[in-house]
Order: sequence, then structure tokens, then C-alpha cells
Amino acid sequence: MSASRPRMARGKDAPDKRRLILDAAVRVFARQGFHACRVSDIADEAGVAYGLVYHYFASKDEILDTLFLERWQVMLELIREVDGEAIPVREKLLAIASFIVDSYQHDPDLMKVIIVEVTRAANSFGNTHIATIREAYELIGGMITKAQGQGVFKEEIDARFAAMAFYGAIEQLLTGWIFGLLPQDDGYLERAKWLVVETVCGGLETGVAG
Amino acid sequence: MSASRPRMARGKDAPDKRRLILDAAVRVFARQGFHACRVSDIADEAGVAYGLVYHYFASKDEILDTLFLERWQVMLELIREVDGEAIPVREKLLAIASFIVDSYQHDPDLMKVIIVEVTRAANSFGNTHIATIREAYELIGGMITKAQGQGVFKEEIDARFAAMAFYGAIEQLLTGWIFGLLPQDDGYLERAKWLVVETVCGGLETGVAG
DNA sequence: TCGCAGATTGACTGACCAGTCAATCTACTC
DNA sequence: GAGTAGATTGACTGGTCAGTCAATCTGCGA
Repeated sequence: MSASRPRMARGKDAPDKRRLILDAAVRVFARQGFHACRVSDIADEAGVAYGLVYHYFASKDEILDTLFLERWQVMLELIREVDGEAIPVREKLLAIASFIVDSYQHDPDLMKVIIVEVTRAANSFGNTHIATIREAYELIGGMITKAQGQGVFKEEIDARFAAMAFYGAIEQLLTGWIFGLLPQDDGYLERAKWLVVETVCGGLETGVAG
Repeated sequence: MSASRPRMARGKDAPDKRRLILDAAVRVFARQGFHACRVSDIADEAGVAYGLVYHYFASKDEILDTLFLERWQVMLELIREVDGEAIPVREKLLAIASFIVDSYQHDPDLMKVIIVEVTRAANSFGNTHIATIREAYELIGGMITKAQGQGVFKEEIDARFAAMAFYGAIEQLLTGWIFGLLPQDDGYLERAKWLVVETVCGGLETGVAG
């Protein structure tokens, strides 16, 4: 599938051009969008020759695939790890929300690209990686089912749906930041982690009849 | 902005070619995606000559713009109408969720196109219609703020965020259907309206300590 | 010092497709 | 039945761009 990383035989000062290209692609995809940008834009941004992009990647698509998979795999690992711990669901969900928010804080461009060009692209890339994306939903769904079994979560709410709602809330949060619809100072970012979990677990209602 | 509808002078049996093209575009965009399809695909699907598409629309983009605006305006109207009624927030939110789910049931392709190609495309189209999209969030945010003032909703959860979470849950629901990740029989569709509202308002927790 | 293997270059090609336009048709009016 | 305005046609153009490739460079080992 993916080409094996070429041996970086050069001295330790030699920059990893492959990485350089990937990082440049993130910036270019985030700025112009995958479809609207040219491969030459990526090469220019990376400061390498056009042809070198094709030395490391088979196609423009493969660059996006690589970016998505790199990040999504890390997230899946995190979810699996959290899933294995003996902590309340709320904390599990908080860990996941925190991971995603932190990812956004660390590299907003990358998250923007993953969400806009892959996760939400029902045609093209979304379909290509549907199985990988689904895995995350299913792991979260599993946590929720378990919590329902323990009586912590309501049985009436379909776990698959709950997982989607939880993930959807997070994604919409990032979308809000990406579109500039929500404040994104560090304080809000930090608070947002809690907001997501409190909204989905505790609900918006006070419990007092209006 | 949009070209005024040309007078349809022909007999009552004359098909509205403009409408024909729009409907064909929905099917083609849903099937192949906006970027991947050609204008000739739309013309073929509509059964009209290539050039006629450009008689009614200035560009391929304008077709998508038209489809989005047509539908989004109807939704904004619905939200405003609901907002004006003297009913509990829960019912207001249920009305909105129902409208969107019904829209999906009535024309899944159109909703797929709007969500996948416009709402979530942070570059190009998303940016063009950002103000229109924002309006919906703000109306919902307003309802939530009011509910907070009445003590029905928690004050600690930022209303703008709550609006995003609510809308995000719905959008992810549709995404689940579009990707085939959630069941979409009529029963589930109907139940989903309630699921969204119950999850966001009531939360997932039973209130019993786990 | 030579020769190899992989890295790097960028000009070039072939395909694709949005948008144009001049020609033709159709329905209606006077 | 001539004239007109808008509807309809589809061949064509101009520009764009992903991907190719032959040439060149670089570091290293023999």
C-alpha cells in the first residue's frame, strides 16, 4: 500500500524531505483546500522541486491519506488505551475530548484538513477511510454500552447514536473554531473539554421544571 | 445576485428546465460529489443540452449555491417561526430536529449535498455562506440563552457552544445515515428526533451514581 | 578515484473540463 | 406569414494541472 520510508542515509543534519512535504501539505490543504490547491503549491511551500513530491508519494491523494492515517491511528490508540482503564465513563469521554481538543490546539491546520477533507467528505476520501473512521465510533459506542449495562447511562438512548452525538459535538466544536464561530482563546479551549462531556453526559437541563 | 427566474411563457405542459437541472444536479452531486462531477453529467442527467445549463446558471458553483440557499432559507424560516412560539425549549429543539430529519427523509440526496458540499466545506463554499449558516446557530443559541434565563437550562454551559453541540449531534446523525453507519428505517428516523433532543437536553446519565 | 544508488530537479505531456458562442428552433404577436 | 425574443443545441477553445521522465547531483563504499 504505502511506500516504505526510504532510508535516510544522509548526515543527522539532513532534513527529512518527506516530513517537510507532509507538513507543507497540511498548511496548503488548510489554506486552499485539497481540491483547490496544486501539487506545485505543496512543493513550493516545502521548498523542494515539484518532482520530489512524486518521489515520496504516488499521488496527491496519497499525501492526504498519509496525513489522515498518521493522526487517526494515534487517536485510535488513545481511545483503546482509555477504554482499557478502570475509570468512570465520564473520565473516559473527557480523555477523548481532551485529546482531540489538544490535537487542535497543537496543530489546528492538521485537524482542519482531517475534518474538512476526510472525516466529513462522504464522497472521495470519507468513503475510502470509512472503516477506519467507523472503528473510532464503535470503540466509543462500546464504552457507552458498558456504561448502560452498569446503569450509569440511560438504556433508552441507542449507544451507536450516543457515540455519534458525542463525536458530532466535538467535531462541531472544532468546526466552530475553524469557521471562527466560537472563541478560541486557551481558556475556552480548556473549558470546551468539560463542556462537551457535561453537555452529553449531564445534559443541558437543570432538572428544575421550567 | 441570483438571476431572476425567466418567465416560463410556454404552455402549462412545458417542463421547467431550470428546476429539472437543479434536481438533476442534486442527484449527480450526491452520487459523484461536486468536485468530481462534470457539468455535462448534470446536463445528461437532466436530459438537456450542455449549453442550457449555462443559460440558467452562470456557473457550476451557482447551481450549488442555489440548492443550498433554497433549502437553508426554508430552515431559517422554520427556526424563526418556532422561536416565536410560546412553548418549552425542548419542544422548540424537537421541532428543529424533526424538520431536519424530515428533510432528510424527504430528499436524502439534497441533504447529503448540503451537508457534505456546503456546510462542512470550510474552504470555498463554506466561507461563502458562513453568514447564512451562522444565522441558524445564533437563533438556536438565542433559544438556549432564554432557557437559561428561565432556569430551565444550566447557566454554566455556554449557549453558543450548546447550540453547536445540538446542531452537531443532528449533523452527525445525518452523516451516520449517509455513511451507512446508523440504521435508517422509518422507525429509527422517527425515534432519532427524540434521541437528539433527549441526549442534548436530558443527557446520557441516569442520575444514579455508577 | 570510480561507480553506484538513491535523492533531486523541472520541463514537458496528455487529459480533462468549465465556460463560450454562433447557429437553430419554438411559440407567440401583429 | 414575417418578425422577434427567448429557449435550446453541442462543437469548440483556452487554460489548468496531475503525473512522467530523462538528466543531474550527492554521499558513500570499494
